[in-house]
Formats: sequence, structure tokens, C-alpha cells
Amino acid sequence: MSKAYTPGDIETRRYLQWEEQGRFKATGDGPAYCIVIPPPNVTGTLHMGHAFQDTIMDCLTRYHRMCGDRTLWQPGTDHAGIATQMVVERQLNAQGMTRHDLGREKFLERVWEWKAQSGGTISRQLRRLGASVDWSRERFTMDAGLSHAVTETFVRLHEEGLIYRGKRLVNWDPVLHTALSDLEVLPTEEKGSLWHLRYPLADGSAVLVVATTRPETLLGDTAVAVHPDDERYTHLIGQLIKLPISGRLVPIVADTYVDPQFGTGCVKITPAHDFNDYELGLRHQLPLLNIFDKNACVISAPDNDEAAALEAFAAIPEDLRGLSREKARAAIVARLTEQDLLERVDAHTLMAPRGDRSNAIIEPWLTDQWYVSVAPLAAPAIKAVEDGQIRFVPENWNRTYFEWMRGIKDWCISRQLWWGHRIPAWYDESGEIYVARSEAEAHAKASAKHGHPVTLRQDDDVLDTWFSSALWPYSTMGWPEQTPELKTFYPTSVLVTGFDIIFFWVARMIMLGLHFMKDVPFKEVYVHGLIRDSEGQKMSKSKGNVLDPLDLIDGIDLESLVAKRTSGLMQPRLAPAIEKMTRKQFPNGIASYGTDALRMTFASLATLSRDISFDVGRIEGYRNFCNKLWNASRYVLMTAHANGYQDFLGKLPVEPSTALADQWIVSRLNARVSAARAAFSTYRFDLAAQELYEFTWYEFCDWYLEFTKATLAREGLTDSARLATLSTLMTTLESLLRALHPLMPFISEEIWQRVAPLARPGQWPCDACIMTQPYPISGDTDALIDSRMSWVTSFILGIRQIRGEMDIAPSRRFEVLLVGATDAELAEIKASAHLIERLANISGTRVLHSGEQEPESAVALIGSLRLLVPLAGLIDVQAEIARIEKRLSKTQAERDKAYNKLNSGNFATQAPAAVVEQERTRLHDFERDCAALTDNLNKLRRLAG
RNA sequence: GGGCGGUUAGCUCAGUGGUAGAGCACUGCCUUCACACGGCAGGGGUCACAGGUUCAAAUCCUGUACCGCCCA
Repeated sequence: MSKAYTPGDIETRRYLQWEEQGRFKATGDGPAYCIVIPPPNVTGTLHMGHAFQDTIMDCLTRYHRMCGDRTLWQPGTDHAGIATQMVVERQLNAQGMTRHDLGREKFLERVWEWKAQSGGTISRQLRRLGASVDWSRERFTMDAGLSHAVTETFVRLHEEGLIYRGKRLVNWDPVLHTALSDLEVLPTEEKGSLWHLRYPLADGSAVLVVATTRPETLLGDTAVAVHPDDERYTHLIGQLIKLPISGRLVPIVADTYVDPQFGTGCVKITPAHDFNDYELGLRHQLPLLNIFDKNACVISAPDNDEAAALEAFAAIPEDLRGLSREKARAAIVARLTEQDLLERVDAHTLMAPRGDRSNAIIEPWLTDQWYVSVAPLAAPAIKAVEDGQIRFVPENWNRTYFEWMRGIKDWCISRQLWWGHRIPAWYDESGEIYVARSEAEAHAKASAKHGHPVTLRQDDDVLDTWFSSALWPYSTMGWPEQTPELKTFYPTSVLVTGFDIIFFWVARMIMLGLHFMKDVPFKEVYVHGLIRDSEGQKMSKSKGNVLDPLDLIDGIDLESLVAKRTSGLMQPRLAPAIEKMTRKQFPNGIASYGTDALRMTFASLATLSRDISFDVGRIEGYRNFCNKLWNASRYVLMTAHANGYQDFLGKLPVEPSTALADQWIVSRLNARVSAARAAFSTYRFDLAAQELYEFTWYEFCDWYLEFTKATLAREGLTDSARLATLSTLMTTLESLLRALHPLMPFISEEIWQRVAPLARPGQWPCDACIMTQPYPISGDTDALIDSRMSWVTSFILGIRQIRGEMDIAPSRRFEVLLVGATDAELAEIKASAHLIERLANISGTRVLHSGEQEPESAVALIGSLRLLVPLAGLIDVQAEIARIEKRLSKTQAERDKAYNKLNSGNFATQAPAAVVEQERTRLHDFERDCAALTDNLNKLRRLAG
């Protein structure tokens, strides 16, 4: 083994082997365990959030695989309708073209080309992360099979009356020219104005002042509303307003929706361009006047040929027609000012609805769209979580889920895009709709209806990407066919996801899964936090704080990092600031840390917290951990070789060692494995990582390896004792590697390949790999052994403390005098002398004879035993006085705390007896230590004179 | 306005009734034959604030402040 751990050349090689050997397929006859990957955008790349999530899923997958489960991690990607279409449209724009220049067919060909070109990125990234997904089962939402599932779902829901087409107010993106679901609209706080407009009564008897944030919509007003109990206005209810500019007459209506406290208490009502006004309009049977076109410009032609629409269009002054919302607003405000109809303008902060992709202000707009009637699907979905068929981890997320499901609205599933699943609906010339599984079926239906073949036109629109994602847990397994995979793996075991898509995705999978599979899509939902930068800021391209997981694995030089962060920005003017920040934060670029270090970091960050700050300092620590493990293994192998371990191989396995250190490390390993198992089964990857980290570093390396040096160097060591220790050393490392494997697959495999055949020869086939071996079992711990060892280490630590604080050179060995040792303690000192002498670096111990004068010494206390380090020539008396004083004052403080606890209030009488007893013991120990320290201090002071 | 979080060492975070912890950072010593990506030792916190329950509160309850997310 090389002296330093170099992850780069290990990782790709190992992954390739696993994949070639087919290690990722579900095998065996254990209980099924299945995770479906939340499908990332096929044309995208994995960011830190993905890498975090994929690490968690891979840990679970590898853990369960090692536990003997029949484990499937189902991979795949989705087509991400809007996002992908936008990318390709931008490419076209750069060539001075639009998708309309190409036409639908050609455009889709371009998208598929783009998918083919960029589609490999994600799978490459997943492979670098070590993801043990079954690649042979990789799926894509636009595959034939999954598209079939989408059509089938649409048709069946339509047949059941759960999908309908309707003219509704939708969130219209005037840049992308598509409807969006409520979830794709982000309300954004923005500074605006509140215009107070004078609306004269038709009879000229009075003027009402209405307050509005969107004066331009007055062209589409169909009422003015007041609160029914608002005494200022009750007498006006039912009268008519003559609208400024258009001159149309509209009624004054009463509705409790109006907040009398807001503005003037009078609200203009524009049902075709505001969701609240729309609802109010329905209650009062107000007409819907659409005054904007698909670009959110004032209409240049009547919206339809109904009388109200014709009248409203005629009332729009010609010079306003065709103006954008913004220009129309300016023109209208100017005109109102001229006519003295503008009372005043207040600064006002409002929530502007912005499209999550285009960032355009969304216009509520009347269009024909397809909807899923959600209420009948939501009820069983709520019940499934209430009844515990699905469990959220952490549990609190079910409240968020319930909250949303209670108020859920019908889901607008049609999108005016080209990239996606085309809606399986056809129209005849009279506009009659035929929803069918194929064009032929639609023709058959139409022919049946008309009695002869008719011309049909398929709906131009496609479905929301989330519609296909909602089927993911069973569409990936072959539904609607009843496949063996479905039978085995549905319901899946757990969904691993961020809380940001509980509504988008989780809720919808639950609804559709229950509806079509009659069972939940997953039994648990593990909701992890979102990865942020080291300052808790969301990572985003425009902030310039994104990290590419591969750059942490492979490293990147500063110039490349700067170039990466500043290229392709939506707002190029941000580049200098991003460059400056990047140069400051990573003056030397990013070092190569390797996949295992990154994974270990992610695992340790997987706490219950919902915001996770990623600090590069953290990953460095785990890179060091990898190096530590690497070198410890190197020591184990070198030591085995140096001790002639090969010659013993035929005698393996041996009886468990009877040596204290060997028994201790086995006991500790068992305790840590138990804890790690418990942590994995409760999704506490942070605790699992911590347990194994602490075991590796603080128990295995810091103590046990040092003990083996002492043991193996002993004179007169028998072969069987030597073998017992070597075997313990090998098998403990071998088990540790298996315990670590779900977290750190590469390094564990690399070392295991060298260690396993020696540690447990003959136990594995020659092509064995660690990932398909059993996870270590949680064996018994030994309390007696643990306490003996803790006594031995406290002896060593006491001496080390004196040495460290007194600056005694490591080369300087000395004898330790023992005062007050019990027989048992003397026996332990004798039994463990080789351990103590080597680790405390002392020449030996000697019991102070009865009657022998105590030399002036530095002292360490272990219970009633006092360890004396004679001062002569070693230690400065004043320094030891200062040291003892410090220690004494600490001990006194502890003693006083314990004393007060026992002697104040009713602790002694009311607390459980065991707790009181424990406290008494503590007090007694502190008192004894205080006395011993004081005694030693007095002696030293006398000496110092 | 409704819902949900958070506030513990300089930083990032564990800890959920009974002796305040980790990593990183910091200080001193040590290039000793696995590892300087290291070893040994050390310093550092009235657990946001105020009440309450309890023999006992970082932990449970109530309220307050500040920060944050989601929904309307």
C-alpha cells in the first residue's frame, strides 16, 4: 500500500468492477427493499443537493443490501418540460431562430438531440458518487413504456370524470406562453404603488375612491365592491359606476371579501385578471372581460364575439390597444391625472406573482386547460398518512402535508409547450372532445358518434412534467402491465426527498399511487434538509456560490473555478463580484478530497435540521479520516507481515483472544456496530458516521493499535498469543471496513480486498467484494473488560497529563511510584504493565514501601490510588504547584456543586435512590481528590519554602 | 394572517429531565519505526430572554425577542 491515500485512481476502477460484475442488481430471497430515485432533469447536472440526496440513498441501499435484503435502487431521469424546452429555445435564439421557425417536429428532434448530447452527464456523476443503482433498469419519463403509463393514466382518470377540460383563470406566463400550476408561481415581495382612483357614480351624484395596485386593469372592470357592513357605502350598493376612460357602466356590489380597512374600502373588480375578483365575480354573476392577449398586451381585437366582449373592446381607446401592461398603466395613469381622477398615489409593497422559470410577472388569464379534480384523490391520500401507512421522517412534515392537502385545489395539468407528453385528446370540427389511448381509438370513437369518419385534430398541449413524475414509483416498474417487479417492489420502502417538493411530487405520487395501485407508493418518506453554502445562503448560479460535487471529489484550480462560476450567467454584470468572492474564499482553488470524504461529510451533515450549511473545512476533516483509515490499515498489514502472520494462516480461525486489549476492542466494535445499525434504521446518518468515526480514530487507532505494538513487542510472547492478537487486529479491521462500507464504499472496498483474505481466509469466494458481504452483527459488549480498560487508560492519561503539562521530553522516561493501590489494582498494573509502560512512556512502576518517605512528586489520582512522579531533576516545583492549584480549584468547584445538590432542597429525600447514591459517590470522590491534591500542594509549598 | 423550524464553544452542529459534547479553528510540546492529511497535552460555553412545572431543566410547559422557511 502506498503511504498516502489517493482516492482518484481507486474510485473509478472500483466502480467499473462493481458494475461489470453486476453487483447492483437486486438478488437473493431476502425481504424486498426498494428506493426509486427522485428523477433529476435529464439534460441537467447534479448539484450539491442531488449529491447529498444520492449519498443518503446509496447508504440506505448498500446498508440494506449488506443486511441481506433483496435491494433495488431504481434510477432514471425526467424530461423537465419547461426547463429543457427553454434551454433548447435559447440555443435557437442564439442562432437567431425561434422554435416556431423550426416547427414542432423539427424542434422536438432538436430537443432529443440535446438530450442525447447532455444525457450522460448525470449518469457519469452518479457513478463518480458511487451510486449503486441498477443501471439495467434505468428509465426516462419520455420512454415508450412510461409514456404509455402516462396516456393510460390520463384516459382512465378522464373516464372516471377526474380529468376535465375547462375555461378557467390560470397562471399565464406571458413570456413562455404557457399556463403554470399554482406551485410554479412564486409570490415575490416587490415595491409598487397603490393608486387611489376616482370612480364617479353614473348619475353624477357622488364619486367613490377605489384603491388598486393595477390601474391598467380598469379596462376590464365589471364592478366595484364594498363590504356590506361598511356604513360609508351601504346606501350606494346597487347603484352604477361610470368607469373612467372606457365609460362603461358597472354595478356597486356588496361582498364580505372586501376589507374595509384596506385602502378606501372600495375595490374595483376585474374578474378576468385577478383570482380573488374571479371568485367574487362568480358569486355576483359578473361578466368576465378579458383585456389582455397572450403577451399580456392590451387586446387589439375583441376577445370573443359575445356582446359583452365586443362592447368592452369597443370601449378601449384605440391608442391603448396593443400596449404592454406597463405601457398601458403609464398611459392610463396619465389620462386619469389629466382628467383629475387620480386622488393620490401611495408607495406600497405587494406580492408580485413571478414564474419560477421565466421570472416574468404572471398574468391571471382566461384559457381552456385540462385539470385533475383533486379532492376525490386527496381524501384517501390524507387518510394514508393519518393511518400511518405512510410515515414522514421527521414526523413533523406530515403537518405540512396535511396543511396543503386540506386546501388543495384542482391541478392544472396542461402546458402550452411542445416538449412533453402530448395530451391524448382529439377534437372534431365542432369542438367535440375524444380522449383516447391512440389516434385510431379517437377516430373510432368519433366515427361511432358521427356515424362516419371525421377529421380530428389532436390537442396541441402537453402535460405537466409532474404528471408523469407522479407515476414514477410504478411506471418505472412496468405499469400498467402487472410485472414481477411491481409485485416484488411496490410499495417501495422509502422515498428520500427534500421538503421543497412535498407538494409538487410527494403528495401527487401518494394520490395517484393509491388510486391506481390501491396501495401507497412508499411506506416512509425521509425528508432531508437543503444544502446551503457555508454562510447558510441558498446555493445559486446567480449568487455564484454553487459548488460542483465533482470539483470537491477531483479538485479544481482557482482559475477554472472562477471561469465556471462566472460563465453562462443570466446577469453577466454579477461576474466581477462573484469572481472577487470566489478568489477570497478559495485562494488556492479546491483540493481533491475524493468521493468517500464527500460522502462521509454528507452523512455527518444529515441531521434533522432543515438547513444544512456546507463548509469545505468539514470535508477536509473527513479526507484526513480516510487517510487515517488508510494508514491504520497499512500498519495492520505491515504488522501482520512482520510478525509472520502468513505462516499462521492455516491455523485460522483461532479462539477469541484472552488478552485485555483484544477483548476490549472487540467489545467496543460490537457497541459501535449496534449504534451504527440503530442509527441507519432511524435515518440518523450523522450518528452512524460519528459512531464509526469515533471508533476508528479514538478507539482503534489511538488506543488499540498502540496496544498491539506493546503486545507484539513483548519478550517471550507465545505463538498462540501472537496469533490471537494478530487475528483480532485483522478481523476487527475487516469488520470495521464492512461497517463503514455504506458510508465510504471505495476505500472500504480497496482495503478490504487486501485484508479480508488474510483476516478470514476461506470465508469468501475469490471474486468476493465487500458490497455484497453481510453487515457486521452487533455482538455482545463486555462491561467488565470495558471497565478494566478504562482503568488502564486513566492510568496512562494521568501520567501523560503530567508529562504534557510539565513539558517533560518524550525521550525522558521515569519510574512511577504507587501509593494506596488495592490488590486488584496491583494485579491490573502487573497484567497490563506492557501496555501502561509503553503508552505512558514510563520505565516502570514501584509500590512505595510502608514507612518509606514520599519523595517530592507530581501527582495524578485514580480513585484512591495516587501516582507519584518524583520531581527530582524532572519538574519545576513552582510549575507543579500552579498545575495542582488549577486542578484543585476545578475539583473543589465540582465538589461544592455536588455538596449543594445533596444538601439543599429535597434532592436527598425525593430523587430516586440510585441517583442520590450516585451523587454521594461523586461527592465522596471529589472530597478524596481534594484532600489528596491539597496534601500534595502543602508538601510542595514547604519544599518551595 | 395561518403553519413549521431555529437560537448550545470563534465557526458548523450533536445532545431532549440527573457530571454540557464533537468536528474545524485556537495554544503549548513533539518530525518516536501506520499516518504531520499525524501524535500528546491544553484553553474556551451563566445552552437567546422571562416566567412556570419538578428534588432536579440546555432538555418539559407558557410567554417574549430575533432569524428563517412554507402557505394565504
